[in-house]
Amino acid sequence: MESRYSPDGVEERWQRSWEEEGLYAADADDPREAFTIAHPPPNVTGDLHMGHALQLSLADTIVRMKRMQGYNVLFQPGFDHAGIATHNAVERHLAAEGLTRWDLGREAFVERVWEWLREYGGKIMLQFRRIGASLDYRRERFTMDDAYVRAVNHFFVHLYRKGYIYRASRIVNWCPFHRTALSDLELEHEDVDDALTYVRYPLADGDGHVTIATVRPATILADVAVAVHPADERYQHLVGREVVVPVVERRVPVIADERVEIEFGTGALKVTPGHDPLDYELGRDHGLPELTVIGPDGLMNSDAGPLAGLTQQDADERVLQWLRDHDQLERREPYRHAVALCERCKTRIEPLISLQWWCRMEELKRPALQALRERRVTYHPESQHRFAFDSLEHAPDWNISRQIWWGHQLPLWECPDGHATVAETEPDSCAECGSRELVRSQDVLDTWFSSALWPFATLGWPEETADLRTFYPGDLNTTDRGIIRLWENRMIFSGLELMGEVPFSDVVIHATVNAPDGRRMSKSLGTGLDPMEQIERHGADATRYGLMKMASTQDVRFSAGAIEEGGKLANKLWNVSRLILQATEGARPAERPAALEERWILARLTATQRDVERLVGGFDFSHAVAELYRLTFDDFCDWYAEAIKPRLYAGDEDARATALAALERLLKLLHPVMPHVTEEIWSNLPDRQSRLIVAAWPQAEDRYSGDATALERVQDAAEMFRRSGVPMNLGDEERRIFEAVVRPEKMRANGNVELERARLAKEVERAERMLSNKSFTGRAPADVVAAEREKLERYRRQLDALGS
RNA sequence: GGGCGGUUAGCUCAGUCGGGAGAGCGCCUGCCUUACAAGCAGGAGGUCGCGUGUUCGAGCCACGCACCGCCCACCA
Repeated sequence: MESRYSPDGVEERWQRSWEEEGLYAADADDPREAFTIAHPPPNVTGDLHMGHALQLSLADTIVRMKRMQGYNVLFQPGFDHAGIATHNAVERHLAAEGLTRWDLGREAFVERVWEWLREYGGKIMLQFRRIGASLDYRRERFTMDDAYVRAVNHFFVHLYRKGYIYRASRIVNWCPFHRTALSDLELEHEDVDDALTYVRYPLADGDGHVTIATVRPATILADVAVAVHPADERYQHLVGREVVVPVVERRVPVIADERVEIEFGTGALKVTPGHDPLDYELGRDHGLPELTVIGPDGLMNSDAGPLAGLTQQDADERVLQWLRDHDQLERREPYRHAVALCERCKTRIEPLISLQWWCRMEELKRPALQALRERRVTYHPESQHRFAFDSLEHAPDWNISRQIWWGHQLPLWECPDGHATVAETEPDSCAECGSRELVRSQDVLDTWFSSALWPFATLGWPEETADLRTFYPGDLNTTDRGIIRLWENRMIFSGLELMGEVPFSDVVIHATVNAPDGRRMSKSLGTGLDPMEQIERHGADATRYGLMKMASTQDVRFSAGAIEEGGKLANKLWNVSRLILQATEGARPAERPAALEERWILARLTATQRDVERLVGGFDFSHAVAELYRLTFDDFCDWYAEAIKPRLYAGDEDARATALAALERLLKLLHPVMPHVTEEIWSNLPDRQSRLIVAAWPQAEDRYSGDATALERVQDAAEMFRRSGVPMNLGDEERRIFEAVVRPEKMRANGNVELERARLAKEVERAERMLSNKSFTGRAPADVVAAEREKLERYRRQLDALGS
């Protein structure tokens, strides 16, 4: 065995071996209690990023612990077709060739996507394996598998028949590049420098004017009213009268509505229902017409008269010129504000009125909210539970149709009269008029519509399968904050609607790992760090450890040091194993604690095991791995291993057997976090019954905790000795450990006795002062006062031990 | 504008119940000690973001402020 642990080769070897030996397998017929973890399926063309790496580390740690604890674990792998994300990637690829998707046509485009997937898809699952994630890879699913497509169609038909899916014309977020509607959740916002233009609208009766402010002069052509706040005294006299819209010279009413901000601009708002969400609502509530002057391509349309075909920028210029010519341009001022962009292509979103398919949320969210309220599903941490609840409560109806080409096509056919027939397979005739001329809807579904089914569609739903009976409902889902509204809440209401039960009881929202400088990790910002690089440099074990260690709060900075610490832990473990293995030739593991240090380490192993179980159970991975680090370095190596060395070399059979047994327990506790190095060491131990990955989790018996204090006395004595060179009085057994661990160190007294005496004297003085303070002894809780007395006694004892 | 998280050693972060300011890394000193120099032993280094309050006592509780990050939001 080398004196320095290198994960190279070791990790890949065990990963192959575990998978080939079928040790990741979940079995529907296994009688043991099931534990199911629904892991987010990555985008099929995606690469492993730091968020995935953290997510896998956390989930796999739980999975491995549960597996050792005897559960029938299902850790489900798979891919998401990632509708618009994949579509966008291919469309960009085409653009590089000077082509658009319309040049290819739908069929050829979709074939192109499949080619793309064959070339670039699926690679991320190799990276999942490389980090040691023990998913049951035989069960890989894809949201475009035939069976999955059937599940999606079944879901759609189900909702349609219940009346939850309907078609309506509304203002939507329109991406002019992709030429599709998007949901609010598919946008991002960016501050841009714009101009706010103040425009005079003359009153129709010639009696003056009203000035409005706008950032989009071109939309003036579609104005149908001017709105003011009913309480705005400046304009009350105008309400009910008419103004003339510039350029088109149309007479429109002045209306009053409380949604107008008095403070903004002039307090008067031009109302353009065709091109602005707020105006759309105002128009609808006031019965105003909806005019449209911008088309799906983002250009001015034929209703824009002489401006037809212009870009909005050019149209803005033409309108501004008209205003100047007519002396209706009051002023322009610089204005910085947020605009909505398509999160995929960064094109500015155009609010447009469009006929789309919607899913009613009212009935679906009610039981889901109830489940959250009753904690049948609990988000961790608590603050995320509140966020999830609030955002579901306020979720508007869901626009589920998209006009892109990659995705699940709606299971819906239309006849020439426009009747829609919804069916799981192609119908012969229109359900309403019997027409046989049916054309399938060209729309595809929002990609999250299929994601919502993941926890049960992967198990064979809507068939009644053994997998579903065994593994649904599941237990856990780990993910990041960004997709609570997109995915988590939708899985919950879909599971309740279709399966009658929530898909999992707990959702862990893990930390976001930012770049070392605190900015978001992002490829486009150049701040991204590749987790695979960390794995190559430090190993998967160290990377897993490091990610869990650093992820303690909502947002954390990437810390290379945390991963290096993991590497040190692996190396320390490797070396203490060498010590024990070299010194225990021929021995077999057995817990025969004959001496104080042995009872003590067994007590520490038990105590730490309980801590780790509690912390992992509460999803506090950062503190769990910190505990394991302390146990390994401080307790196991610095004290226990040092203390038993003389007895090991002297051939003490109890010490040897117990050392092997204690090492086994240590390896078991560390395996969920650092599976590879622990399995490698395990394979060198005598008498092993199975691979460590499926070895039984220790039964923690608290038999020796009483000995912990004796060892603590030794540790106190050691500290004093180090500070002052003067040992405390100890019993025989304690003295033996003291000699073994502390004596060999080349300590120098250095006259530190005086410094130590001064330190202790100060402590004694502080404690005496507190205890003589009546308001302390009188008002502080009795146990606090008692603890202070004990401290005082202890300091006095130590002072006595120093002599005078 | 709203919500959440954060601000503690040079860096990354712990700090449970209000009662001794901590770890890892980095730095300095001494050691290649038959498991480990990715090691061991020792050391320096802090106005706990700022202010007010509660308390015998505040890193911790309350209120206010500042700054950083993330998410949400229809001020055109």
